[in-house]
Amino acid sequence: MKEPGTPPRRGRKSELSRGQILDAAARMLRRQGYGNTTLRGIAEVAGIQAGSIYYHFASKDEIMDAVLERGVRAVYEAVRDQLDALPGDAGHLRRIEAAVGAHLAALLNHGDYTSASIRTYGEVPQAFQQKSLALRENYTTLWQDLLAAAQADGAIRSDLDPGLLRALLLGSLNWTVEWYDPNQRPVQDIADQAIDMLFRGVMPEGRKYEGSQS
Amino acid sequence: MKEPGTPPRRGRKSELSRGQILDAAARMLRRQGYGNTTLRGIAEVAGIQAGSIYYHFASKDEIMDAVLERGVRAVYEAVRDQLDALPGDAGHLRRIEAAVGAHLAALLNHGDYTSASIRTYGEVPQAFQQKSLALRENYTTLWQDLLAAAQADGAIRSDLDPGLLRALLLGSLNWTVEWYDPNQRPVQDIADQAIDMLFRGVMPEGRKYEGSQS
DNA sequence: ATTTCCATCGAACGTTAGTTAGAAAACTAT
DNA sequence: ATAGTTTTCTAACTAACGTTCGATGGAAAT
Repeated sequence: MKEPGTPPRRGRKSELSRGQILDAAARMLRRQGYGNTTLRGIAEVAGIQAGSIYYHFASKDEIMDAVLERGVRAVYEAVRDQLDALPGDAGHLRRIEAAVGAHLAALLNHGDYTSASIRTYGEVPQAFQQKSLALRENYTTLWQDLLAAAQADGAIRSDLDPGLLRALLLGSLNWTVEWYDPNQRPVQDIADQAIDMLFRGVMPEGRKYEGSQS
Repeated sequence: MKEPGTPPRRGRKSELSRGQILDAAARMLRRQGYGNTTLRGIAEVAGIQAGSIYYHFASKDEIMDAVLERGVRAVYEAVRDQLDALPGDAGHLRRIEAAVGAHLAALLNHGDYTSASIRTYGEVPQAFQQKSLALRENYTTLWQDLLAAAQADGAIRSDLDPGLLRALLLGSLNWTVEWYDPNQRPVQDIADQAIDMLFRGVMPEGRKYEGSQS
């Protein structure tokens, strides 16, 4: 017997099984939510017995936690790396464009982890929402800084609330996990139109929106 | 004993309890998801015993189903009524504006039912996703027609995919249930800025977005 | 005051959940 | 081959789940 939590030091097979368990858990968590994801279900998908899971993880919550954290991390690091890879003289709009593209690509391509993380975060016990809370806040800050800097430089209208802008924009992107079908449309199409709408608005050139008369 | 499913014909108290059970279920469903919502939990919030629920409902799924349907219906009817109340000569942008406002208001004010419906729909057993499927499709069609008509009349740029536009816009609005805090900002503020961004884009007047150079 | 119906309670049933632990198997190294 | 280690299985436990049903209290009707 070995202490779960601490990964095995020499074994190979262990890493593999651990990965399969996580994959199965992410898949199940994405589709059925936290409460309907059972260890026996995970085990079946992973091709092992339920009891065997406890060789790799100490509890169900430890698995859920690992899936959630991996999901958030994937998105965060994808966006951060994409931004870091831009040339130093890249403009604000170019940077926002890159961030939107990276966020969306991570979400829709990186599979079950990100979707599970996004869809399930609000319904897991508060106790371990907090385990990935710091990472989530970092990510929020990244976007907040990105938008605030653009606004300070005049690339974004000064009458918009950047916090609200961020919430609406990320909501629009996050919601794609609910309807995106990889066979219907490439991810890049979605990113392109989202950016286009965000920057130019939906009205034709020359038309002017006068606001509500209600 | 009485047949559940068919509502009682004369009783008064029954209606009240039924409502309290639904309220408790909606509240619990919103916060904890489908699998973690238990009948004993619902009963406790409603102030009765778990077994008593079966006087009003035939099964847990019947409750969940009622909550979900009520949530979708509230949004659908709010938007439809708001549109019907507009003067016949109202322009396309005015109509879209009204729909956005009504959708958001129903979502954020109408409480636990709409939130539960939105957050939980993807994770309930497929068997009774289909019970509210028709209503959902009607609602999607309503928006699709609204946007397509605006585009046909030149109020929306012709190079945008209306289906994608709808998905991104509604995603942005739906996601508000994840972060909205009634103590922080009135709903109308959110609706106003969302519409403003949607129509005019985020760039200052006069600036022009040239697209990606990547 | 008695009857009748409505609404709830309280205790139980069978099932399934997460979890545990010792035996068994599979793999490594000698 | 053999011994030791790593990994999985099997079988069970307890708690909690949805659900059932006869008993019970309260309101309304006679």
